[in-house]
Amino acid sequence: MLGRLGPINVPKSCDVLAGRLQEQILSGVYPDGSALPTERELVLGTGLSRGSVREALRILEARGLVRTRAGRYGGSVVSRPTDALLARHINLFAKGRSVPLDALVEARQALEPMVAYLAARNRSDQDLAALIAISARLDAAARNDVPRFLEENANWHSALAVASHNDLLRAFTASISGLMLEASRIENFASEDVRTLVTLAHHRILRAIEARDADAARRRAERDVQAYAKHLESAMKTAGRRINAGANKDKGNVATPSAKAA
Amino acid sequence: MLGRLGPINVPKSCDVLAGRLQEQILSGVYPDGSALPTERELVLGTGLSRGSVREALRILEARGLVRTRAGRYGGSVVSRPTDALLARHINLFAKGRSVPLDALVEARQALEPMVAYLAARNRSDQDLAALIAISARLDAAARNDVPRFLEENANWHSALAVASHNDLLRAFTASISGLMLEASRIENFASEDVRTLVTLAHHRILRAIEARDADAARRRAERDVQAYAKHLESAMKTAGRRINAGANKDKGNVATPSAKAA
DNA sequence: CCTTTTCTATGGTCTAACAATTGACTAATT
DNA sequence: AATTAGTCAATTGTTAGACCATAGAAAAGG
Repeated sequence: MLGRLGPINVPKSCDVLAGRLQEQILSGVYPDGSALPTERELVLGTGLSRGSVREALRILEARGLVRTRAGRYGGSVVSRPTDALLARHINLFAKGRSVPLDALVEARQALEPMVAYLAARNRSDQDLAALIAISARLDAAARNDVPRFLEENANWHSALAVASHNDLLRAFTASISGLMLEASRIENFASEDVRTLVTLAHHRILRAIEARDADAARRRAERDVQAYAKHLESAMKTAGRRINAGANKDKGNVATPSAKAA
Repeated sequence: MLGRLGPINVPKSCDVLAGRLQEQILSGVYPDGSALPTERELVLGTGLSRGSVREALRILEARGLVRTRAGRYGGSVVSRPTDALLARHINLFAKGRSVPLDALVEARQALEPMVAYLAARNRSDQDLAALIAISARLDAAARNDVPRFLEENANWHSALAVASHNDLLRAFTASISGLMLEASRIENFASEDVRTLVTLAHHRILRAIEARDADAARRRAERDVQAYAKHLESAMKTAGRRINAGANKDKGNVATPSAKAA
């Protein structure tokens, strides 16, 4: 009698090693900043070849868990994943999946009020100064420098998330701001109406944050983001087409894009 | 005279190759499901060694952009990053940075109302059925099976996010639910009071989703999540210590399963 | 004391080979 | 004819060994 056997997945040696090292890193065997064994020590310790060891290290590097430096006294050092790395992974997800712009806007709608609330509650004076500086540049660009306006707008949202002092929301927001910046560069939503609307909304939120009035900041952010969503909705209706994250310019399905080019 | 020169960062060959391939994948040169050149073709095409080529492929694999299979007619196939992969990266970020439980709760507070709103608006009948089934299991476990209750609670939140039909919010929510599940397994917050509170709140939200009343779903989710946050706050105050996302063991092992062979 | 040189352990890269895997094809068997 | 078993070939998986490039320490020199 044969029992039910699922498909057996034989892992690669580099994946096994990466998994074990990750486990040890997360469990504190190798704290942040400490050095992993050298490649050649890992070879001796594991019985694997140096190539497999190196592949494992590339995996950990891609996960943001180690940084590797060459030279004497170099090696792989444990590091904590950065905001930027997580934001890149979120971007890859969104682009790879062609997440529609609607979904980005919805995510922003979800995040922004809480971010504004926390920013008002937790901001430092430095955070506030940064927001004020960006706000000034945003005002300056609003009239005639649209690309600059869009970029500073993304900066504004990111700075707001920084002020919230919540690592997760910060990374989420940074990623979404970047994606929306890319999308708006291509699609040219920002009519003058929208730009003045955004500018005013940011000023309102900024005042609440300055006053540390968290509830007001949240309410204003809610209004802001909902108004923006409506504007975008109508703009997309007139444009009449679906907008995705990640520019798949040519949808032409080429028949088996021959990887076998000789 | 010598001008100011910043530190020059010499990239590794495998990083360069990974970047170029990623660019081509995202720009549609290699669409989803298509085969990348074989390792030896890449060796010929790039002039790099096979080891460097393989390291580049491991990087892309860690980013979720390709899946590699051995054997004849095997090779690296372009794939889209999965929810599970993004969730793992978010988990790594949270654990690696020791994101405090507060921050997770705040993120959930931000996401849940919008997720409930979208779920009510976008749910399919199948989504609803899944939610009802989970809700039933949740009720059954609420009285005396706390571990089961916690797990089904995480499932409930994930299923809600599935019903929202927003890929980003789904991945965010899945990750946060998993992290909070781990935290609550360790910390044992779920007093009987909290369990009945949660059960009732879920029922209220579920009814709104069933009726496709998006605004009601949002309002109820807001109330729910805020009440939960308050309960947690007081629980943590009595516990008197700071709780982080996983400084403990990590089971979630590495990808590479080719279970989806079709 | 400061600068320069040398030393050397480390990662970065390449070559070459063999093992393991896997799907298609073929032949044998029922 | 249908099923089974065997063979083949292309591809990834893995190993071994060598050499280069880098970077910090230590020694040498001024």
